[in-house]
Amino acid sequence: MPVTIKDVARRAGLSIASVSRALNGTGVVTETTRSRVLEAARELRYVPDETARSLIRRRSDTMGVLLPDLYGEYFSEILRSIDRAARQRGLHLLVSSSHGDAKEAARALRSMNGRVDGVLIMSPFSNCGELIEAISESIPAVLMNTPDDRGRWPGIQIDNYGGAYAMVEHLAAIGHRHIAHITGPLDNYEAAERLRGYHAAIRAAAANSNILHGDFSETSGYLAGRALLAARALPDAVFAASDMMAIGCLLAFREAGVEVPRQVAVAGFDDIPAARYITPPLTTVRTQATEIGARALEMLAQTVDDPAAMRVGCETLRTELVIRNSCGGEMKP
Amino acid sequence: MPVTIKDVARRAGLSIASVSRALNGTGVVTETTRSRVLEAARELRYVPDETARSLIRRRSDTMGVLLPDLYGEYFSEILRSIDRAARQRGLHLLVSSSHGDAKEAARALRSMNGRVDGVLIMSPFSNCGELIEAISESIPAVLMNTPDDRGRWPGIQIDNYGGAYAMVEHLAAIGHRHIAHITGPLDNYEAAERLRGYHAAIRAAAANSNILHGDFSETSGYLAGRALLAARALPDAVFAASDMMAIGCLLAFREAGVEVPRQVAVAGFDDIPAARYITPPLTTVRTQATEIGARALEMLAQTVDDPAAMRVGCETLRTELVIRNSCGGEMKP
DNA sequence: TACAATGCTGAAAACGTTTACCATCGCATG
DNA sequence: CATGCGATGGTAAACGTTTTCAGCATTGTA
Repeated sequence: MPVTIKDVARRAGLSIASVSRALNGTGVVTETTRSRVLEAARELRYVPDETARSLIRRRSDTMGVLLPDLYGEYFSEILRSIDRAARQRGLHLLVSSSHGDAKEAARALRSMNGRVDGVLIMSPFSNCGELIEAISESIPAVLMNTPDDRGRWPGIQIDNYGGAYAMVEHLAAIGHRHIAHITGPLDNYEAAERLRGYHAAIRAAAANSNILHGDFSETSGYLAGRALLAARALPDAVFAASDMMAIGCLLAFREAGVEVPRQVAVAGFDDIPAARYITPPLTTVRTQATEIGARALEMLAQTVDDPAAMRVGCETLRTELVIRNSCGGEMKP
Repeated sequence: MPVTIKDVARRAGLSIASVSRALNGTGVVTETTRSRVLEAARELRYVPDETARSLIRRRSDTMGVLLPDLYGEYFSEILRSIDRAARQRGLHLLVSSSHGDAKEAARALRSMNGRVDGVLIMSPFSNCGELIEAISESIPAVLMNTPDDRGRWPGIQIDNYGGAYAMVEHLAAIGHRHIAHITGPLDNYEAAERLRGYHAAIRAAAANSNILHGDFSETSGYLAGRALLAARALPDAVFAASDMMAIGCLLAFREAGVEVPRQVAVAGFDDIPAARYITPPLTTVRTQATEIGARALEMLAQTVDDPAAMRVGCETLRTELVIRNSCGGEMKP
């Protein structure tokens, strides 16, 4: 039996309308009325039911966040940046994660209906058309790193293609001719873009390629490293599609007594904190992970405030090469 | 003008009651009714308004999560474990973070009223009595690493005291006599507990102590390391109250050409991923951060399902010493 | 044929708010 | 003294559901 606005009204000897007005500061009430309401509310420890408020106001001041997972520093970084932006605007966050596939994400999306004013969606699966379809017309959405062929929703992406291209270009420029690539999971949009950038840069530099498949995890990077060690000759450089894989690969090399970067260069992607701490510190691609969430929330909040201002189409966030010691800097003979 | 249950009812030529029954599977409806409802709902792309459902069901299938911050691997690990447990139970999460103080947290708590079936609270501030007061009697809560003098709410804690004690004991056992400690922020409950454990173990081992103040951040650890270097003589060992500070300290030593663990041992607390990657790999205290969130949510969900079964009092999660290479193993002379 | 039992359905109340609209009151003005 | 008016507070509708309860139709039984 939680205390409701009626209880407060009874206690204050007023109508619920006056209580509402006094508490919200909307409408005019006399000073005596206000203080009577405030006192009654305090005495009863009244806290308004936000569900009921949301229902009638048709606003929940809450944004939904759909993430594929919460695992690892990458996602937590994104969630954190969303959170920061949300707090600044006084918004709440309803999070839902670990959607193995677009179907599950679509279900999560439905269950947010009415509870949120808008949704931030990150679903880098190639088969996420279904999810896109599920986005109700009536609820604003912003896509993050999520392919949207038909370009129907505003989106924001990391420049995975450009980042990978720049990295391979750099590796070639410092003299590496044989550059292997450890990919992310094949059905992942970001992994696919990085692979595409790798291919293009390899072609442009007329370098030699070699593809190994991974899944963004440290273990898969380690396994790829072992596979490279087992082959006849090591490449000049290994470019992993994620820092975690680069670290796994590094560990495999260290274990085998192969020196990095003297014998082989290793580069990653993401610039997670651990990239700085590993020995040798990892050359990698810094994505504006801290920006993407904040920016996406900003776009969403604006769309919610003024639906007419919604701009579909995709913003792309620049990446930045971070040169550390894992790739060597001197020209190879 | 979102489509409501009324629209579906009109389309199907039935009452809203029947639509509700058919859609939820509650109550009995004929097969023809059900299919007519299903078809109408599909045609109109009807999605129920969860706010209205929550209001009348008095259940939102959502839990609130109050965290002091989302920064760093520690909190993201906790949030992730909460999320995993929540998903398993089909629950949503309403998160709210970055509460500089208990007052702000209390405000966040109020704004969750009605929206959530229960709250998970983590507020390791010494002055969080105010927050505890703000917890409405009517909403179940579980405290994580949050002091509750009067023991009014169920809680779960990491054994910060025991973990610190065990670490210092270990350092003393392998021969370190002069053991410095870099503390966390002084108003933090966990930091205080770790300090308490340190003191007790120092006394028990009749070792020499030395206290430096930090704030859990890498930078503060680095500064503490510099301070130690500036002093006459280095201690035998430095025990930092967080891995991030241990890493910062390690970096300061590396920069100064001081060898770890040969000249000085360094230990941390938390066992974050980066602890494994740093050179030398960090001896640290592993907390069951992946457990605490999941366990807390489990307790909360049970309390929600059966308020009578609520058990106040605090569970404590064991910690585990993780011996790596940063502390040496051989007895000192 | 009348009546009880059974199976579905619909009308309406309820959840806790906000807010449009109306009534009242005190006061100044004619 | 009647009228008008601004200020304030109350009544009731509305938000979109779920659920109780009563009613209706159909069937089986006497």
